[in-house]
Amino acid sequence: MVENLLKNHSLRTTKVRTTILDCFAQSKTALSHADIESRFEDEFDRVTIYRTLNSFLEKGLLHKVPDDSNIARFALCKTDCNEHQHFDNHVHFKCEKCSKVQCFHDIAIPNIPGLNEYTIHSANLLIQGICLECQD
Amino acid sequence: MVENLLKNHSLRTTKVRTTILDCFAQSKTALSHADIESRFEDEFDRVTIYRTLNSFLEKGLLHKVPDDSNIARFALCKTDCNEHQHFDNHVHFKCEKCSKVQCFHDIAIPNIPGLNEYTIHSANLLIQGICLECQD
DNA sequence: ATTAAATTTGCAACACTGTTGCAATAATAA
DNA sequence: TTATTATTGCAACAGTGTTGCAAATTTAAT
Repeated sequence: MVENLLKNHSLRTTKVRTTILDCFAQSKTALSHADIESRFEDEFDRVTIYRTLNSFLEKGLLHKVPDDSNIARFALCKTDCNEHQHFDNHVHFKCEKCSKVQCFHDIAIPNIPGLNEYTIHSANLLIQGICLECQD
Repeated sequence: MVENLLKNHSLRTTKVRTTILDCFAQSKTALSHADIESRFEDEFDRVTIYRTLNSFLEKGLLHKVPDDSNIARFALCKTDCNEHQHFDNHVHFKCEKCSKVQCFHDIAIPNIPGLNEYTIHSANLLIQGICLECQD
């Protein structure tokens, strides 16, 4: 339940936050600021939406989905991310037809040899192609 | 040699193009529009730089590096990419201290099980952490 | 329930990133 | 050398994201 999620991450419950968080909870794909704004533009200010997304990101409720477009897309964190650390090292799939991005939380990223000297904090695999709905 | 690269990808040789392509050939890390502009702002118009980067991308000289920031970064294609297809499915590493992004052309991405029904066109692995220069 | 403190919201304004149209210029082909 | 074609620079615009500040809400404390 959305309100508990907010409290557990030390965020006050407000209308914007419950609404937007609910939006993510119901969405199967990652959402951009523009996606949210288009649904609630007469309800919430765009700056407020930006700030809401940023605080969700900071507190570990959402993670940014890496992409080769230049717009930020967000998706719910599944594991227990918090304000100190994120654990979102899973596979993301972007459909080149419908442009939707989805998380595959259960597909882990295999270990990559050859980076022994580096300190690794996170790994994100972005796969692009055609999703199930868009297949011929 | 830079001029041949341009000709092989059916691009006319101009001063902007040879200069910027040379810039990429010498750089060990991915470069953004802002990186290029700051070096050549009194020499080339910013729109021209944008258009140059886009035509390099389209013709297969550069590829976009996926990232969770919202700015586009580019790096030289190593394999024979062309205007029809890109083959840049390699590992990218972004340092969280210096923010530099580098390509690991020789580290291939392992096959990912569980996406059998999907048509896959490309795969990009973004690893974040601390690079060699920035280690304590 | 009321009040006080602290956080959040909306508005205005701004900065940065990227694109388009068009006339002038430069590169290739004839 | 000239004609054709592509490229450049300028101006103007659209989209994305941030900051400062006063007003409104939320929470905690009486």
